[in-house]
Amino acid sequence: MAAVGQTGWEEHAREELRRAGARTGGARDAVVAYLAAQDCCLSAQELFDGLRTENRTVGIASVYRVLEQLAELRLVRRVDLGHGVTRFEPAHPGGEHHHHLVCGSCGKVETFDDPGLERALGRVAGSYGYALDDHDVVLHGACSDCRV
Amino acid sequence: MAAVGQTGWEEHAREELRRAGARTGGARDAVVAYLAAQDCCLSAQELFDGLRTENRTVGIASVYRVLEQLAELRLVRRVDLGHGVTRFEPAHPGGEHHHHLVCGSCGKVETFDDPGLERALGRVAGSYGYALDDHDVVLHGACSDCRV
DNA sequence: ATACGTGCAAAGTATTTGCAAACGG
DNA sequence: CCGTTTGCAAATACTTTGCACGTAT
Repeated sequence: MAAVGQTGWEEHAREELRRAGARTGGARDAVVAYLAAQDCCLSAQELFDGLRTENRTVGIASVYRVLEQLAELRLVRRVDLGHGVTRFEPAHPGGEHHHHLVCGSCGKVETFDDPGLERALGRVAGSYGYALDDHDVVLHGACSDCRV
Repeated sequence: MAAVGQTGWEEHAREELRRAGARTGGARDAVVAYLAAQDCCLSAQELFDGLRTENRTVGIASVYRVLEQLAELRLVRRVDLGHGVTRFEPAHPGGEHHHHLVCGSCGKVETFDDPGLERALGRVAGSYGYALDDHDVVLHGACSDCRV
């Protein structure tokens, strides 16, 4: 759960970018490196601030541009936890992914994954004839600390 | 599935508004009436346009204010299908609710509900010690018509 | 050399807020 | 009457775009 953000996402991402014909540039490098160190989603603004804290100043526009490009290559997933801010997280090659639990009191975000849930989703998609592409599940509630 | 948006939501909503001490005003009436006729989520802008089409012109600010108030009273649910636009739909008293399937090609939105899915969500929330409050599930994929 | 990448500032959306006038009880 | 509701316009928040310049290949 710590600063390491799973095996080789960074290398994988750089490889895919190369294959897509992208050049290496400072802003993209910085964004990819910063994302690689995350294990949960963050907003463009958070990424921007985080880079700035590390003295890697990158224009906010470039942050958005890089995120957009990564999303297109399916190297990041967009996550929407409400409140009108799009968040982004590294997408791992194998398709493993997690979902989010958001505490309405303290704002804490936790992640989970649950095979039973995935099966239920697959079943629903199938019964409606959908070829499932992606799915978002966000649970809102009060976490154990906030339940009084 | 047609224009009737389930039993008595409109009356229920008006009743709850009264209980909350709200007065009756043209804008709120219009928004409540319009929402009552929906069975799936719509954006504030769509609501605004829809009212305008019926010659019930209401300021966009009032639309947002009423939706905010209704959301606070849990008479509407906020639904986020991505693309940075919040959508709203009537929330039925019993707690019955549905989720959304969005086709990425044609943009069609369908609704579904699945007891197995709800069970899985409840189980997850429980195992993390969360008192579940609300949850959003959005499946993105290609609908049967768009799968070629 | 040439096309891609980047930063800045300006433009766009979606949503919220301040305020004075209209209105309900 | 008095406090709520409303519409307008201005403000805000997030995201995208235009453009001139830098840089990798």
